[in-house]
Amino acid sequence: MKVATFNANSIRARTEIIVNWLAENKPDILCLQETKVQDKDFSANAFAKTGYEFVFKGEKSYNGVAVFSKHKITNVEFGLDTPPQDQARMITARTAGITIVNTYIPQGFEMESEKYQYKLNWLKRLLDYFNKHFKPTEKLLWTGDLNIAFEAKDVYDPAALDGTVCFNRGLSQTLKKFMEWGFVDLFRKHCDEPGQFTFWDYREPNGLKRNRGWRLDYIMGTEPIAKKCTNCYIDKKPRELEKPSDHTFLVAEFKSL
DNA sequence: ATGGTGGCACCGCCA
Repeated sequence: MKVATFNANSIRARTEIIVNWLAENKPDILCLQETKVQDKDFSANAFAKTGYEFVFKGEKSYNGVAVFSKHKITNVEFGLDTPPQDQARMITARTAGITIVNTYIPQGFEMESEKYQYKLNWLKRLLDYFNKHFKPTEKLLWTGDLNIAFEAKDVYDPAALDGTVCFNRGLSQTLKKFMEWGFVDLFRKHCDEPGQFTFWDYREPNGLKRNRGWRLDYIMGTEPIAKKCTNCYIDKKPRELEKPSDHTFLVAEFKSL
């Protein structure tokens, strides 16, 4: 069993990358964020040929999420339910015997902005959502672009970047509450190294070459899932393609889920 | 270097 997550930064611009990646890597589940299209413009025809089932929810220009699975997808819901909002940022679904919650968390813009307050509130409501609908004893995966670097080793220059919207003490404490609830950061379960990133800002000159990155993408699993996780790794290949992305694929492997 | 990159939409917004 293999699960992957990828911030596509436009599904139309990266349909080919994703189709090829599915064919080469054959994950059971692939979660996407930032598809950036209305549902009528989703590359459904190209993806239908992959043999994967998929569900998606988007809007014009911004956000947009999708879940692909080799297995039947049921119990699909979009967005936060308290109140119903941001359908294009979150998909909850059952597939392959587990529940998956795929999120694209708001980025936050600037610390003093309304948008950052919205991000914090969104995370608070997401934790409420987990509390209301699930138990940490269930097989539950939380994946996606969380727009959070959890600790110093998750950013290229912790001193310089401390206090920014994706890396600051309060935000880390917020993510810690999800871990206290019962989520295990599957990448960190398998790799302790600093400098392991999933995102390199386009605006940073030679960001990938200089490894000026951030670890913003996660696969989080409850204990019953985490104990079956055999590996979790970052696939940097999409950055080396003709049309690279600013994010890359994060992959988790499991035995007998 | 008062910039730089990238995607989408439209002539600016978001990352």
